[in-house]
Amino acid sequence: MLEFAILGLLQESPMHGYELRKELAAKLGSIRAAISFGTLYPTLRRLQAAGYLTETGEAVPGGAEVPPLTTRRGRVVYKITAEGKERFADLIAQAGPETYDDAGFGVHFAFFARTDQATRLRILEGRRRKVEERRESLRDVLGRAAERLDAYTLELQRHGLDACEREVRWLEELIANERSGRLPADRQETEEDRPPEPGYPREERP
Amino acid sequence: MLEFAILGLLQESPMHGYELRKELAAKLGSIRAAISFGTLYPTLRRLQAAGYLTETGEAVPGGAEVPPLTTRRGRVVYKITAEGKERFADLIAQAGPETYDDAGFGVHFAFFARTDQATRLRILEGRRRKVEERRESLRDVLGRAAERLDAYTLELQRHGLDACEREVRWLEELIANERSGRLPADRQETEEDRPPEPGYPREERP
DNA sequence: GTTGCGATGTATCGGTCCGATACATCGCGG
DNA sequence: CCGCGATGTATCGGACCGATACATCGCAAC
Repeated sequence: MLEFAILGLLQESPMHGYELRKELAAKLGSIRAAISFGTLYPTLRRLQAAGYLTETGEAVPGGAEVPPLTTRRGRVVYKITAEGKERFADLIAQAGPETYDDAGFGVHFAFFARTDQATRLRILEGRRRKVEERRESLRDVLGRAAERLDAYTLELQRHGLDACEREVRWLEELIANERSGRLPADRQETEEDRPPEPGYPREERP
Repeated sequence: MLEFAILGLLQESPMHGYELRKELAAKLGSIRAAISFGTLYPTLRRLQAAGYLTETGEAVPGGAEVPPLTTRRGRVVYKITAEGKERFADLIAQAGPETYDDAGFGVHFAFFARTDQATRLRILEGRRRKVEERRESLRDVLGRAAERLDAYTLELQRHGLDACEREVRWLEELIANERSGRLPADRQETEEDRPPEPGYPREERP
């Protein structure tokens, strides 16, 4: 999941580790805590080893690049490669029901602006299904097993059930918007001409 | 966190692995998916090695115990020890702010019936503080950095903010109840020394 | 009966992610 | 020039998950 988030962010612009962490925290702040360094750096290495990222010298505002590599200063700037973009697209395409747990769905949703409408719908509906299942299971417990559980546990379940119902309603609104071609809320997607990524239409399982 | 949940459940009655998993799923279903076997069995071993659990023979409804150990049949029944109960109490006592993330708080809450009122208040207030912080940080992002983020990301943050506000209200209600000595909802219950109703009716097979 | 099969149950393995910790460098005030 | 907090990269052990393997039980079909 983290791999997906990093690849997604680096498509906006190259960044070094710390920056990546901050941007990620801003973008995903509503669904998870800031990513740990113990996760970040190993993941960056793994992605680089896989050819999805490359190290680059740091671009100074003046213009030219400073010498490549770590040597000059601690910071290492990562840039996404063509394979990386492809990998990102693949990860979306492969997204199946198991991806739609709280964290997985949230991360995908956060990058909806880089996803085509059909995929957005697929993910929203998959998530809705998952939340509905959870909701039913909670109703079940609250109905059938209520007297086996203590008051606090019941209260927790009720709160969870409430959150499920609310999320389903939210999702239905989003789905309706999506079908009618509207964006969430008011904002118009000026968002500087989203470059017509060559790799977009890639809705296929091999 | 899982260690805490297992120790908490085994105070109700001894259980074997599968059963533990099912009870845990029923009790914590509102906050997390069913626990994985890859987590459960190693954790049980760890707790046993630490002296918090012991293996026992399986108690058949007839009365006597079947021979101890794994030999007769696959199932291994675990029973909590005195050290285990002590450990459970320690884990509650040590609960600090870092424990109050979504999962940690939920698990603690689920075992409030085994906790004294002062601790319940401490945990509820700690959680409220944590959620308030998250809420402020989301408001911050939505206010200051709004134009840097795309419509979908903003929508996600709004939904997260909404959930925070709702949870804070929920927590305040619980805190008020706690202070006035009421239980959540209606149910009455006396804690300490096990509910008079004998543990859980162990689901049956002669 | 015995054979076959789905449900029950225990167990391991590789991988992801986290929390704590260490350490090097930069920017800046005294 | 020194010291010190911000910034930044990095490692390590541990918790937890998902997939998988395998053994046994209960039961029904033959």
